[in-house]
Amino acid sequence: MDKKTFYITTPIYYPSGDPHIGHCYTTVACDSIARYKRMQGYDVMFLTGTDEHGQKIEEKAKDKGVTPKQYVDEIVDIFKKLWSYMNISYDRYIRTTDDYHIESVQKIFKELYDRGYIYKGEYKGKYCTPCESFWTETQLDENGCCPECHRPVKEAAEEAYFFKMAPFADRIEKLLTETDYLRPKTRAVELVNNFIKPGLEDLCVSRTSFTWGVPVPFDGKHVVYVWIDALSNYITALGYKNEAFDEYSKYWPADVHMVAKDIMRFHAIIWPAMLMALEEPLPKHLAVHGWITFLNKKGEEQKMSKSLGNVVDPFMLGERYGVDAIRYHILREMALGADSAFSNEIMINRINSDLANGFGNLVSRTVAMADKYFGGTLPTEREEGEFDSSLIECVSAVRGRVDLCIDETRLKNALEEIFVAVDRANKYIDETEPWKLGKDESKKARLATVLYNLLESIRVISTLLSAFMPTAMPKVWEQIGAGEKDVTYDNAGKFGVLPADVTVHKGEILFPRIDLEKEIAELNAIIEKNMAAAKAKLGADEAAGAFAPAELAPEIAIDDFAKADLRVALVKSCEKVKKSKKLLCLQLDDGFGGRQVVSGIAQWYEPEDLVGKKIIIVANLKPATLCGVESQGMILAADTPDGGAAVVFPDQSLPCGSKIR
RNA sequence: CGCGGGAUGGAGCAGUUCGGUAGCUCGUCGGGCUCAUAACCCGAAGGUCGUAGGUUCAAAUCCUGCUCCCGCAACCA
Repeated sequence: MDKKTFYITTPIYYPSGDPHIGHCYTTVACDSIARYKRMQGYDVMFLTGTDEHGQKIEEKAKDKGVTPKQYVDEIVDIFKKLWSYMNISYDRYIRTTDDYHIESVQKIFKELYDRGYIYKGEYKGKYCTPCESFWTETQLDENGCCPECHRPVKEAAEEAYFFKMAPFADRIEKLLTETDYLRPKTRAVELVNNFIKPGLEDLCVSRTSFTWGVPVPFDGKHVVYVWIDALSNYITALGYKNEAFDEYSKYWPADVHMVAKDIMRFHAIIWPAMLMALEEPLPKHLAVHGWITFLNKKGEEQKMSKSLGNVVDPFMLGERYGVDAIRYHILREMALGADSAFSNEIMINRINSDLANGFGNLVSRTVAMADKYFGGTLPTEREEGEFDSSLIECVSAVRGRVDLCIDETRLKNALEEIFVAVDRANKYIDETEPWKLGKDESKKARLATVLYNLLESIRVISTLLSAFMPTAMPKVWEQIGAGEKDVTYDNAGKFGVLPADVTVHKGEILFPRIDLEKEIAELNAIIEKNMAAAKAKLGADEAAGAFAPAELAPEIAIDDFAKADLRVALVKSCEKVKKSKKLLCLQLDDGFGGRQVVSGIAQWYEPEDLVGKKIIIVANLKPATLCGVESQGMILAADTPDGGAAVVFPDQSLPCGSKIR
């Protein structure tokens, strides 16, 4: 008889840099679900992989002086090492550079074209030569300048293929609002209001501006742009339109796609649309989780950034605390939809209170007593007593509760349920006072019963936990004398599985208690060292002339320059534009009665940094409205090496309105 | 007035669908125990459930206004 199947996927990650703790988040969650489902007897397919095409990879490789394939090979290797290190039990690893995937993508593209969902069109927008980028109507700024470099762009039509989204809008809206496809569902409203109601735009699915991608089969100038290439991995990995595998009919539709919130939109809208166009079944669930936000030692949120040197390195954490402790912390903090804070302090407290004090200590004290009072092997005489049934009832109920949580991808709650049993077992020890029983020869049978019940509780708990912490649990089984056939899912629903004369083996401490203050100090030292190194590197790069100025714009005549009227102006007042992260609104004395200018420099300047200073503005720029605020000009600012901007300050003695020639 | 979510003891959260003694984890304090990883168990303190009104016998929960946070969208002219 065929087993029931279960298909779960992580996104395919973009290997433009080394993997970090964020990648672990999704992957560890999927791994735990996959392991749990396997334990339940499902025929599981757990897929992960890497999305290896695109302009960014092409550029990174070029910078490094290697081919794109060489570049990604190297990083994919690190990803695989990390997964192996984190004990990730993926069944298949797909790379979008795999031949079979490329073959399928081409066939899918052709199929969508033949069905009339893909058509050849043109950008109506303009082309920015220095950026080598096209911009669509909505991306273009109101002055017709490139939204990235803000230089003029020229009219240019480049052909591209588009995928029609409109035919699927209604079905997608229903999928999001009327089914439980999206988890958590609260985000459905957001998607519908922001994207579907305003009308879905057709999706550009090919590019001619770079070559590192899957060639469009019937038009060699084009490569397939990310959507069809990347999203289709979920089916090509099963053999959809290729010969490499033959499991599409077996595993599709997927049970769970798990993604972080930043790519929710693509999986909630574009991916279903593609499948609808192909007339293939839709995946059952899209589980969206938040990000790990890193808190610094003051408890403030801080961006993880490679150039700052404060990236949390999963290898380093695993080295210090053990891979399973890291896995536990990730899963225990993870909530569907919401962000979760990651700080060294939170993590260490969690490990200490749950794993060391709670579960680890339970195992330790139970095994130690069996060892001390019975030399490791329990006698077979039994005597039931008070509290037994309460413990057994509690422990026996756990599996069912965990099942429910797993099916709803609420891993945090699954762990909470398991730890209810841990707490109950610790309490049982205090209730039954085995150390007193141990002093009374006549109570040996009762003592054996108490210890047996504890070992059984640990067996059930550790069996369920093994999906989440696959490395540590076998060590528990070794200690409590459980064999492989004792720790099955079936047995996790029963009590009384271990042999009556079970023999325990005292072993190493499973989860050592961590000295919080000492560790925090050491971790902070490491972070500071990394940050200092990153800073030094940045400085060295700069000294070595590593700062790459933006490319020169095409030559212009003097009258072209004369068109721009640059003036000195004084910042009279300045405030942040509400509801905007990037905009400052400045009131200026321009020598002509004053004007208001909005500038996108809020990330780098506080309002008070600018008040009272003289700056240079482009004074004859057509006014524009930004976030509802009118801007009558533009402030001159220069690129900084770290990607920021620095306002250009002229000689402060110049009068307002002075013209710059 | 772009859309949505949230505000609950020191911290982080549950409870809000279907109104009726405000609960959990961590922390703090007191006690107990000694098998255990300075672990475990019990108890206590600590909340007018953001704010102002309304409905009701009764509101954290329903309705309205307001304040402040956070997502998404928009936005570096």
